[in-house]
Amino acid sequence: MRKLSERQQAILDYISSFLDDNDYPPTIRDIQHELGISSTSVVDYNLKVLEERLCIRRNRNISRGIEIVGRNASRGATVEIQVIGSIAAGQPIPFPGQLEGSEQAEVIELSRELAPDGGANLFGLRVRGHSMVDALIGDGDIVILKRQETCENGETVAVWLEAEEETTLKKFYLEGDQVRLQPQNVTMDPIYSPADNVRVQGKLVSVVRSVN
Amino acid sequence: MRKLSERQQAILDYISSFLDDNDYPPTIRDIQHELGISSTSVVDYNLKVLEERLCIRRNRNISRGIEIVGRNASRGATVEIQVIGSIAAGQPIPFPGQLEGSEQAEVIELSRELAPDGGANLFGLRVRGHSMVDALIGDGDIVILKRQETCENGETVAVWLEAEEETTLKKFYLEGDQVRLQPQNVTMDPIYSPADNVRVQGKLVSVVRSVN
DNA sequence: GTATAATGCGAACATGTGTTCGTGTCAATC
DNA sequence: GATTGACACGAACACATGTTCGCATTATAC
Repeated sequence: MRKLSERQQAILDYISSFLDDNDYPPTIRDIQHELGISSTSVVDYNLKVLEERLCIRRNRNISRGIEIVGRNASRGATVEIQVIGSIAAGQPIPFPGQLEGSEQAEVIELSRELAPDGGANLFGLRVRGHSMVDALIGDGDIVILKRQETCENGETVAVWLEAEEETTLKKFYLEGDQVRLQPQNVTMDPIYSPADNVRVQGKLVSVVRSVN
Repeated sequence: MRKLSERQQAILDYISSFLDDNDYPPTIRDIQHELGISSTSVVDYNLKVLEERLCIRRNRNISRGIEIVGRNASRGATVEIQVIGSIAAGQPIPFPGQLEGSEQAEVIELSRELAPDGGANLFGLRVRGHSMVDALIGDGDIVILKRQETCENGETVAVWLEAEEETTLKKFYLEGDQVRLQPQNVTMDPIYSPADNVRVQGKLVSVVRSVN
C-alpha cells in the first residue's frame, strides 16, 4: 500500500485535531475550508481513498459520519475490562458470560499499553487468598487474563488441575507428556503434573494492585 | 433546579449511549425515533431545557452539534502518570521535576479508581531488581507512589535509609524513637531503624505489572 | 505522441437535519 | 370556569451537508 498523499495526510490530521476540539466530527466542507480546497468533491475523493486504506470509516448519507479507525477505541488510551469474579486456589475460574445480568460486573480501566490486542478476550479476576504469593500476587490483587486454552512454554498461565481440583497461576512448560508448573519465585519448587490433568484457562497478562 | 423529567433523562441517557457506540452525536431525529417521540419539535424542546440546565451544549445550525457537558473531560476516566525513573534497593528515589525536558518520561494511564485525589502528587517508578519481592513486587513492575514525607502507621511507604544508603518499600510503624519496617511477606522479619535514619519518600498507592 | 491512472475542479443535486409555528393536552392555581 | 406554565404534536421551512457528474491537469508508462 502506497503512502498517503500530502493532502490525504493533512485531511487525516485535521479530522483528528477537530475531534480533539469538538465532540463531533467535521463536515466535508469544514475540511474543505480548513485546507483551502476549492471543491467538496476533492475532499470526498480523498476521503474515499482514506476509507479504502482503512484510515477512516464513513457512514454514508450521514452528516459528519466520519470516524477515525482506532480512535474510538483509543479515545481513552484505555480499555474497559470486566472483573467477572474471583480467583482462588480451591475453585475453578469463572468465565466471561458466566455471570448473566443478575450481577453487575466491576469494570476497571486498563491502559492500552498493558492490554494486548486492544483488550480482546481479556477479563479480570480478583484474587482471594494468599495461594499465589509465589507469583508475586497477593490477596485483593486483580489479575488480568487472556482467555485461551493453549499456551506456549514459558508463559504464565492460570490452570485448573483436574485431580487436585485446584486453580493455580504458574509458568507453564510442557515436558514430554507431563507439565512442569514453575512458580515465579525461584526459591520454590515446581509442580509436575500429567498433561491431561492440566487445563489451561488463560494467560496472565497483567496484575493490578491497589493499596488500601 | 428541578429534577429532569423522565423524557429528558431518557434523552440524555440515549445521547450518552449513542456516543458510546459512535464517534458522532445523534441527530434530533435519531433521538426522536429511538424514544418513539412523534415530533422533532418535542425533542428540540427538551434539548433546550437540557441546555438551560447545562446538561448539554448545543451548536446551533450544526448537524449533530450536541455535546454532553463534562463528557469530554471525563472521557478519560483515567489519569496520566509519569514514570519518572526507576526504583532499586541501592539508589535514592528520583523525584518529579528531577528529570527536565531532556528525556521524555514514560507515561502510563491509571484508572481513576486507582488514583486517589485525581492523581495529584502521584508518580510512577519502574522497579529494578528483586529487592522488593517481600512486598510482592518484582523486577519490571511499576509502582505508583504518592509524594509525601510523612505517613501514618501501617501504610506501605518507600523509605530511604540514610546510613544504609538504601531504598526499601515496607510497612511503616513508628515505635517510640525507632521505626519498624515490616515486609509485606509475613514470613520475613522486620527491620528496625532509628527514626532519624528513615526518610519517608512516598506512599505506595498502586502496583502495575505487565507480563511480557 | 497516446494511453492511463491519480488527482483536482466546479456546479448542480438530493437528502439529512435543525428550526419554527400554530395548536393541543393536562395539571396546578386563582 | 379562566389562566397559566410545562409538555407534546405535526407539518412546513430553511439551511447544512453528502453525492455525483462532466471536465481539467499532471505524471508515468507504453
